[in-house]
Amino acid sequence: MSTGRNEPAPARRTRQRSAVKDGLDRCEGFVSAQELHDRLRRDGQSVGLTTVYRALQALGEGGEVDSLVTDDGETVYRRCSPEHHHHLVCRSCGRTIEIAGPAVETWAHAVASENGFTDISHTLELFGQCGSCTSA
Amino acid sequence: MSTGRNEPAPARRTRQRSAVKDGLDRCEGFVSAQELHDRLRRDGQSVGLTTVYRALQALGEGGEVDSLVTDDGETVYRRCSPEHHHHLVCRSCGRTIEIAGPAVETWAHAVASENGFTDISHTLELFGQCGSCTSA
DNA sequence: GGTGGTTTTGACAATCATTTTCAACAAGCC
DNA sequence: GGCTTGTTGAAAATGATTGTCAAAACCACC
Ligand SMILES: [Zn+2]
Ligand SMILES: [Zn+2]
Ligand SMILES: [Zn+2]
Ligand SMILES: [Zn+2]
Repeated sequence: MSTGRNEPAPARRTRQRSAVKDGLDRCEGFVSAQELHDRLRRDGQSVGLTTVYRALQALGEGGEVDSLVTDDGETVYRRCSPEHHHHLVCRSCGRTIEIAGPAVETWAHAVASENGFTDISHTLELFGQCGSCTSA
Repeated sequence: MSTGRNEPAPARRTRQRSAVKDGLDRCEGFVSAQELHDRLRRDGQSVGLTTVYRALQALGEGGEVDSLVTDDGETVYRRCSPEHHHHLVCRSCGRTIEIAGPAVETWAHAVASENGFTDISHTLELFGQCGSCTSA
């Protein structure tokens, strides 16, 4: 309590946080906190599960990773570009493609305000079977 | 095992299943299994929580109700029209409006097949603040 | 290259929605 | 009325996520 102000929070650079970030970069599609934790373990990197959860959540809030909740209620994460976008995910192998849908964005806002809604946000994900998985 | 065939499963009519269905009809927006369970309790209808879960899940699979997973991993249900559609949900009061988006549907399929994906499905929900909640 | 005030970590316990279990029960049918 | 089989529900199990809190790591600043 040196200054009177509420300083936002420093955010330190630690081995664990880098490990999580790097580990996430090495993943193809979306991974859950637990999967990433296992992966780091196998790579020799030792990071506590609790820490992986915290790091992913922080990254998510900072907009550095995207997260989505799967049908069975698992939260999965992925390194993403900072601009607003959506995903096309393969149900079999998890391969993920980022997609932008300007048309959808304007449509969403139009529909919402037609109905008197403001402060709009939306979730949109596409699922399917990718080429490799179909031919295999 | 009287016939050699695999008969699909009769599906019986019970007090509990009707109570769940009716209770759901009386709800405005989306409700979770637990909320509905509480509501039934308060109305004097006694239905086990397990049964509420099972009934809702069955109704969902039968296409009689729509379900979606909220950001915090709760599955919520609502009586819905049978055709494919999406929702515009008020973050404050839960009021829900069904919306159809033919344009989005075609867009989704186009984008998916451009990327070699087949067997497409999608999730799309809009969230916002409804008129009453904004003025209140 | 020490010191002190913070932040961060992580093993473990706690939560909490959902599922499983399984013995008692009730629908539909003879 | 009895039988067969799907159904119920209280209690226990599951499993992802979060809370706890003492020990370890960071980061200026001497
Ligand atoms: Zn694939
Ligand atoms: Zn969008
Ligand atoms: Zn509202
Ligand atoms: Zn649609």
